[in-house]
Amino acid sequence: MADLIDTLPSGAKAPAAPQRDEVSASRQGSPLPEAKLLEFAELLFFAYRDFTRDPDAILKDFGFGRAHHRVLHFVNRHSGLRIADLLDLLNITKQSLGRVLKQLIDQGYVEQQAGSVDRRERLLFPTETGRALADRLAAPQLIRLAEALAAAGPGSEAMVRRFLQAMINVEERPKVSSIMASAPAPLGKDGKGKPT
Amino acid sequence: MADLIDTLPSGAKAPAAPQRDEVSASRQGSPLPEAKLLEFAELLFFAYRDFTRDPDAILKDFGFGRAHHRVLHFVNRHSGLRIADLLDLLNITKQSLGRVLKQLIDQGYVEQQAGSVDRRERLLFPTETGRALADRLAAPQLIRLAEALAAAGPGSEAMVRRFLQAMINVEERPKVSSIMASAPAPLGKDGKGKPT
DNA sequence: ATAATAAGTCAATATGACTGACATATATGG
DNA sequence: CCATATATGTCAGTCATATTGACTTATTAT
Repeated sequence: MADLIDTLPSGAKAPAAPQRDEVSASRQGSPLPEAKLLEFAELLFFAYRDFTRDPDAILKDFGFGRAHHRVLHFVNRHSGLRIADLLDLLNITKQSLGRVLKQLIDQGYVEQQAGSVDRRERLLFPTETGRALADRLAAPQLIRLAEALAAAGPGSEAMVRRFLQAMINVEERPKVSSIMASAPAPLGKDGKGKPT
Repeated sequence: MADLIDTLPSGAKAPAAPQRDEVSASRQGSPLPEAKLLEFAELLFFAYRDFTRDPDAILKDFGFGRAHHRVLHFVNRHSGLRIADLLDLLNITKQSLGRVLKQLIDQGYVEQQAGSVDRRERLLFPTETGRALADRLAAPQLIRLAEALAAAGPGSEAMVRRFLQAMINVEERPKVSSIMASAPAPLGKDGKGKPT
């Protein structure tokens, strides 16, 4: 209960005593007052809100929602992953995934294929159509990201990357690293490597 | 339809020709290939997923959802704003807002007060309880942000800020700036200044 | 054979969002 | 004073996404 409040109470407080692992946070110049951090929280809210806005609009034309986008994205970019991998990545339940995945399969955006070693597994691949839709959904987001990184200035790339990585839960980072490593070589259906 | 695909087609393409306003994106060192940008998209997804995880868990104990958090946050941090301001900021409909706002008011987290100049307006203020809950919800997020900025390294603050600002739709930026300017002076119920 | 695992499915429920219509209070302009 | 515009509140119906829990089927492993 009060633990969180105690950690960072409202009125006047230590601006955010690190207590996770990157205690390196303490060797920082200025103590980053709460007000400044709140601004970042708001900026992140607005940034993410607009980050999803363009693809959401496209999806509506297809009768899809954001959930379809997420599934299609991961199937496209990390093709060959299993249902279980997807569940783990998206942090949703089998039922939630089942519905959107079924729609994507029925409408020809995603294909299943029994695993060759373990035939219980259903490996997921995008169809040509699915790849095209995934690219189309990603396009405005990539433009936005490229512009934002440019606006942030030279060197922002590495810095923003570290920032975003550190925003991820510690225990999730290995999972994220592993899925990122399984990204396809620039082109094509290769890059299988189901994320272990 | 095809405009987005043409802008950033799938196979092999210009990595994201800027076309909004910060055309300054073009004077950048490396052209930021699509694969790298896709990594940022994934990182942002995971970062935001975990950014909302802690408060979501707390909210559940109160029978609230993320929508309540957003409303409570803005009411707390920019107290005295009007319903219309909130609708505009959150980009939701009056009905969606109405439900969560009603709950917050009925349960004593938010208070309404008729505007002194225009009594049709209902200015929103947090109660003491509301302030406490807002702080508690923000606490884990502020810790996370402080750690992430520390992990990103010195100077990351300004850079990440520029990045996030540039991620916001151009036409939304004035609105965001204005609401940020209306943040309360470090403490208390002052900082009214309803965001024009 | 038996147990464990991967996936698919069913039923019931909750939240947050939507559209569209309409009611009320207040303000503003003639 | 009256008509109209504005800010808010509310009703009814719908949809998308998510949940929990239980159960089935296919396949693998012991």
